Amino acid sequence: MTENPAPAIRATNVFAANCPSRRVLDHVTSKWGVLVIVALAQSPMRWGALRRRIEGVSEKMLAQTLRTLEADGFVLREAQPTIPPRVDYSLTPLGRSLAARLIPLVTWVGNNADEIVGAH
Amino acid sequence: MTENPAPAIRATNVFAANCPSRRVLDHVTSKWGVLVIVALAQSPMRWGALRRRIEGVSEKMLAQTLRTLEADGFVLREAQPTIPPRVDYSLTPLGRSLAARLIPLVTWVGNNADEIVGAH
DNA sequence: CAGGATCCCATCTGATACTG
DNA sequence: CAGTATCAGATGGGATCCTG
Repeated sequence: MTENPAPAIRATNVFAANCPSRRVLDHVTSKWGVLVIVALAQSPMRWGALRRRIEGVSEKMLAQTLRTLEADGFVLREAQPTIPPRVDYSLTPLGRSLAARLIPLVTWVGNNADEIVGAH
Repeated sequence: MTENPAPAIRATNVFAANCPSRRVLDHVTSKWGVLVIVALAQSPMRWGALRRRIEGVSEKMLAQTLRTLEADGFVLREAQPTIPPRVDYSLTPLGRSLAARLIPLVTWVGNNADEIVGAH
């Protein structure tokens, strides 16, 4: 922290405590973040549709999650200035790239959850 | 829930609120769970090694995370009854299967974290 | 319809201290 | 060495009410 002469981006290490990738990983693997990304990967959606698709999410957490993912550049928010308001959410190219790594994981969990829970 | 004649494992849906896959997904994507799985995928490790490898994890959370992952059947815990005690952790076949889906995600985050954080 | 603001509880998290 | 126990603060998450 005292001396830092251009660290040359050493392929960020998630195991390092101070590494920014930790924060990104937390966003990406957050409880609702995963489901939002996967849902939007299947199809762009409006706020209400997302809320219905992701059962159990509160308005607060959906809003918060979407804001975080938008700030990270994963989600694109498009608000139409109409009455009533209409807001469409979709994945950015970065978000689609992420989704490609997330979907196999979610799929795997979906296929193996039964035996895992049953093992308890 | 009223009629359920052998539900034939309908590929559990993570979007359903009551689905057990939700719980598994939360374990798998938990803050420290991801790092533990990935760390053990690289090599089995003892408690102390894990603690040093995963910077920033407290003893409490490491213990708790390991217990959860062991209960889920992802991690194998082998305690040798020696003095001083020695405990080795490794992935089960199920854990390795999971790791195969987790590592691409973590790798991706590691490679893209810089531009994502930079975007803020 | 799509949120923002607020309150409140559960869980996470980090020190510290202690044990076999 | 490999944990467990406990406490206190921070954060996550949900319910409710309110607004453009």
